[in-house]
Amino acid sequence: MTSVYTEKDPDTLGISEELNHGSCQDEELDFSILFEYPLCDDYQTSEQEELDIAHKVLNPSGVPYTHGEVSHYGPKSCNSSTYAEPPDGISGYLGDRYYLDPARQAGPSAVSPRIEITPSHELIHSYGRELNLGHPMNPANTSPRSTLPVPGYESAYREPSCLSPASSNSSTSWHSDTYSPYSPWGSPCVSPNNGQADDLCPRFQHIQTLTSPRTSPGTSPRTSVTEESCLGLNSSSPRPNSRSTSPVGKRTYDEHTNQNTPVAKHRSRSPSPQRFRDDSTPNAFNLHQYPYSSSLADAMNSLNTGSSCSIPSKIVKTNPSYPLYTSVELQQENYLGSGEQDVKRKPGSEQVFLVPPNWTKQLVPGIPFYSIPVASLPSLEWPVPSQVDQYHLQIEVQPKPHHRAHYETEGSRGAVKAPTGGHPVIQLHGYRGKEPLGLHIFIGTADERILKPHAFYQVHRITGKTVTTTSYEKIIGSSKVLEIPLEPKNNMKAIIDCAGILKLRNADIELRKGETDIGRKNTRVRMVFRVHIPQPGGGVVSLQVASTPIECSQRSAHELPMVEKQDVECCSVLGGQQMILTGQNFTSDSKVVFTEKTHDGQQIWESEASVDKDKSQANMLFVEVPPYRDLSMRHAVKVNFYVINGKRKRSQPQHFTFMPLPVPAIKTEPIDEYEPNLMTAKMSRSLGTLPQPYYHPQGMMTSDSCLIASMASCQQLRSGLSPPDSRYQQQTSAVIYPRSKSLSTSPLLYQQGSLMASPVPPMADSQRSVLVHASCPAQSTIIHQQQSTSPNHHPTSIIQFSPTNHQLRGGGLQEHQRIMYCENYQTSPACSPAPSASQAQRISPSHYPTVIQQQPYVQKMPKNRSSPSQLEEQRSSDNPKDRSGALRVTVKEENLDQLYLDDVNEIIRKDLTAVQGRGQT
DNA sequence: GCGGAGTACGTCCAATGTCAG
DNA sequence: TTCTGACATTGGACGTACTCC
Repeated sequence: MTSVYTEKDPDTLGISEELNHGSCQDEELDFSILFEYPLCDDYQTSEQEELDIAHKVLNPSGVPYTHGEVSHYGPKSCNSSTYAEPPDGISGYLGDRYYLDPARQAGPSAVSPRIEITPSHELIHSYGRELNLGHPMNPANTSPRSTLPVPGYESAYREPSCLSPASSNSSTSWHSDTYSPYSPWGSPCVSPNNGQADDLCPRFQHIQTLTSPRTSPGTSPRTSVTEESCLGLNSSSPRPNSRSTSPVGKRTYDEHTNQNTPVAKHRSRSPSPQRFRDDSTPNAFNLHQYPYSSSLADAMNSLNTGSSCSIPSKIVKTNPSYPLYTSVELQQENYLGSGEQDVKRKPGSEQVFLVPPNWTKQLVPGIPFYSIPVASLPSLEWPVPSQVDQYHLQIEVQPKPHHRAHYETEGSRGAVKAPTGGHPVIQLHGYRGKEPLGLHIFIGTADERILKPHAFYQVHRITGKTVTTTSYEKIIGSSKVLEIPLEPKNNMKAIIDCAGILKLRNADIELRKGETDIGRKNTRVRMVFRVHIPQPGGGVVSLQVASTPIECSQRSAHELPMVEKQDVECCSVLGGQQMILTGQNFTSDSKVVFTEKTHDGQQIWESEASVDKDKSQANMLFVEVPPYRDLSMRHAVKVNFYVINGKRKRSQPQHFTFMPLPVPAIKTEPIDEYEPNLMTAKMSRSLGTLPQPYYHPQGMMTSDSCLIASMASCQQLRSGLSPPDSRYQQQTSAVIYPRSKSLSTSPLLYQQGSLMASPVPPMADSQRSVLVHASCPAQSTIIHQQQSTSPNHHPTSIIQFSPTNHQLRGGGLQEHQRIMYCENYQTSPACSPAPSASQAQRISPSHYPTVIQQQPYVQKMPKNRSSPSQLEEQRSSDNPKDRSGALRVTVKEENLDQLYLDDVNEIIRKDLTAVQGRGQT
């Protein structure tokens, strides 16, 4: 396996950075080439020692991590969810290298549609001069990519298999509608069943008849070799030269119709390969059903062997100034051992590294910048703050609110742009290091729930001359992530001109098992940026910032009104306050309607605001907030409003909070045993700080934690220091990865720094968050732990949260790990009057929609705050057997998204199973 | 429950600009 | 230097599926 980058430089050799796990049908190929990873144990330099150690800590296996999922192929990693035994066909693990056993019976073919370009010896050595495109081992086969059957690695790729290969229109992806869930790229291109056309993915059945594939499908001819270039997938187009096509082999309408003759009247939409999370997806190809197909391989090779399917000269054309390093040279340069680097090996297994010229001075051995191993990265669903200590990740230039995403069947629609015509700009402040870092970009949701990777959109890498930013694709979890360097020489600023957005077909995604989101009208996304900063002490600080929402549909850019900003987010119940809405597509007929809905979705109030049409413009509305329906209400009420231009032309609902009139005296009322949890959590949610359903799978929620959280939220509200768009910022506990030499065996503490997002120092100081690594990141959860130094400090905070709890499902948690929660303390703009903490305690749970509690059946929450020791006692006495019979879920006010219900149920089921299992043993 | 109208989705078409040969 | 072909990008439109009334 080689891990190869695709260098954006159009003159560089095409490099797809993604993992290619075995990719050659040519049995003569030296498979060991493809799966080797060089060691880089001695790459530290004196000035980098600390940071290198940090990386080693995070990568204790010693296998140099690479982009994509390469780390999954290393020795047993700490991440059990991603760890994979060497795939069948990879006969052993030697040191840090897997190698393939050529003698082993090849399994299903084309588990990887990504067939890596392995330049020949001659090619490599003539780099920059003359290029010999012949295959090093089989001169007759000039295809640089072939397909290596590597069965049985599903465990490694179930999760990361889900990205749309198609999304890499530019250079790196393939595409299939029906593809193996075991293939990270979907495997459309090689039939698992003897290569018969009817065994091919419908979208690719045509490829067998093709003889003259295009040379550079859907990609810049200068950037890289794409799979289709050798397999001719794009030749299917009836207009083969008319326009760019997806590298995945676009279906044409005719093709589609023909291949669905029985239902020709309708377009049958085959499933997208993206983001499969479950191999049981009905659309998934089960490669296990199919023997290795030599015939198809032959067919593929026959395609490849055509002159047109040689390595396109464009692709191998290189920049003459591009340096070429042999292994010896790299060793001398201290670059050897780069697991991240584009490692090319000649048949003689001599390593050759292709190092972009602009990296040579910045290159940290093994990686072009500080790129944390995927296995060590926090889940994309985890909330991460934008600011920690002196570090602050900031969007200097926001993306345009509209960007028409492209489908797999389309060509790219370019990179997301800024309103001014440029591109979004991200900057990391406070970084004093000398080494470049990797900035991750992915497409996240833009709804009211917690930020997470969007199910229906993926980031799409843009390449070409116009792109100035080097980018690399990576897979984290099941989402595609672009990684671009943040370089000190650029003041840690990056222009995001390489990120487009790919739309996945709704039907395909909705068919996924476990997918509860619907795609229809779910067209808003956010660009999410993350950076992981290694610390001298061995930890890593992770920062994240999300852009303002981006509407990705076609029509909405011209028709739907869109609110981008509101200068006021709350006022008193009396209303009357002027609110300025900034956005697009406002008309003279635009109206602003405030609504309130019950937790079950019933609208109980609607009031049209007064719009000052004289002042209003196409991008600005001056609105007078109407009074709330109940002037006597005594707690903050969250309502929505939207701008409507006409029938069905309304904006996304925006939030607004009506605050109660000041109350002279606050009476403390008794609360029931668990109400504090409800109360505080709900209060927080009501204040916009806890947008997610609130549940606690481990049954250890305490009133204190919730109270503290709510108080923090209140103080945040009061502070009024948050930016207007703060609700789109994930301001959460910091995550720091401390040094540990035993990541794989012992818990790794992620200790939070100061809660920088919180503008309230005392609370921020007292709020400490600890992310505990059990044995692997996938099993990690985040703890918010109270470490108050105050004499009246609260006991250990135990609030648990997980958007989908994937991280919590990794098995039974240890007792000391059970108490985990990390909520994104979303800041809110200034509001007045804000409820005090005492007011907050009076908030009635009945006003807030969703709370799920899982708690010990017999162990009720104490009325009085427990000391940490008491809590510990409770925990220690809470033996598994007891818990097995005690686990209970209380669903309050059912308004849960089914996703969360499913998650909770799943957690409980697994918990019970685990507990029962322990009980039996 | 049914049907028509409107809307959303997914795909295709065409124009334009850039770049390499 | 100019021409040509290939491709990326972009806006628009069409056919079908879906939703709403």
